[in-house]
Amino acid sequence: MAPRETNPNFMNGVPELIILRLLQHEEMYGYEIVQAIRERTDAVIVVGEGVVYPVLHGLEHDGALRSRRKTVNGRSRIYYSVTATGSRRLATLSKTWTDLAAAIQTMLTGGHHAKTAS
Amino acid sequence: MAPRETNPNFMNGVPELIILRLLQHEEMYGYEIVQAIRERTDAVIVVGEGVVYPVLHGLEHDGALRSRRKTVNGRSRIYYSVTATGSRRLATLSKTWTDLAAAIQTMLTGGHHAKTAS
DNA sequence: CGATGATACCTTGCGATTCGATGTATTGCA
DNA sequence: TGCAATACATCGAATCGCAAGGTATCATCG
Repeated sequence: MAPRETNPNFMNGVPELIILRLLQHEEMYGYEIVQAIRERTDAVIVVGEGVVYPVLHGLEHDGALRSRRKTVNGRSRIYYSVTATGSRRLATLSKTWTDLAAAIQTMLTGGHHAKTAS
Repeated sequence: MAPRETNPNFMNGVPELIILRLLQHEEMYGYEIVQAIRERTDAVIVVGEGVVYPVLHGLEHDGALRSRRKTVNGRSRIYYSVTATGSRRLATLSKTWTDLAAAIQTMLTGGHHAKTAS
């Protein structure tokens, strides 16, 4: 996951942000995450498995996540949880998202011109 | 610009959204847009010319923008303005953005839903 | 028993978008 | 003359998200 130098490739990395956030709350496994995102956003956001798994692997590779196998009902699952590194990453991404969303919101609703009305 | 079937390719198209919004307010030309975005967002968002011009051309091609040449101070500029089609497009994109941003915001700050236990 | 569907993992190819660099031309200024 | 700013444009590379497909296990139903 190469860092951008100017913008954070805009809004890319939103899946990453959401996944980190979910995992910070509680340990989850890939398949579960896919459904959790759909349900909790009322299907406004739907990320497929082809998005979730690569992100999970990438984050683990970067040390942001930790995984452990667990078999439940004869079903093998891989549970992921956030590391300290991951927490920091989440904080950074959250802030970036907030700033960006605020900037866009300003452009959409905000005053039109009027730069620094003094 | 192909429509997505599930999500709007997430946050892609934000430049398009911003540009349409700027142009709805007033006629502008490419070079001006680049700077306007940087200035009005306090450099939180910076889109290069390599982003702006292609978007401008694409939107005009789709009939969302209209252009007219104008020479000012011996400088040739191409001013763009929003058509009715463009206005509709802006409305759609705005709504999509708002919904998406709200959903993400909910995930970030929102309550930790207890899921269906057992 | 066999079929189907849900669970659970994973990878790949494609398309779309953005980014940085580069190119051209004109104007203003020192 | 040389340099910076203005103003247009395009290209190659990188990235990301997505749909589709692949494997395997388990539960259920006929």
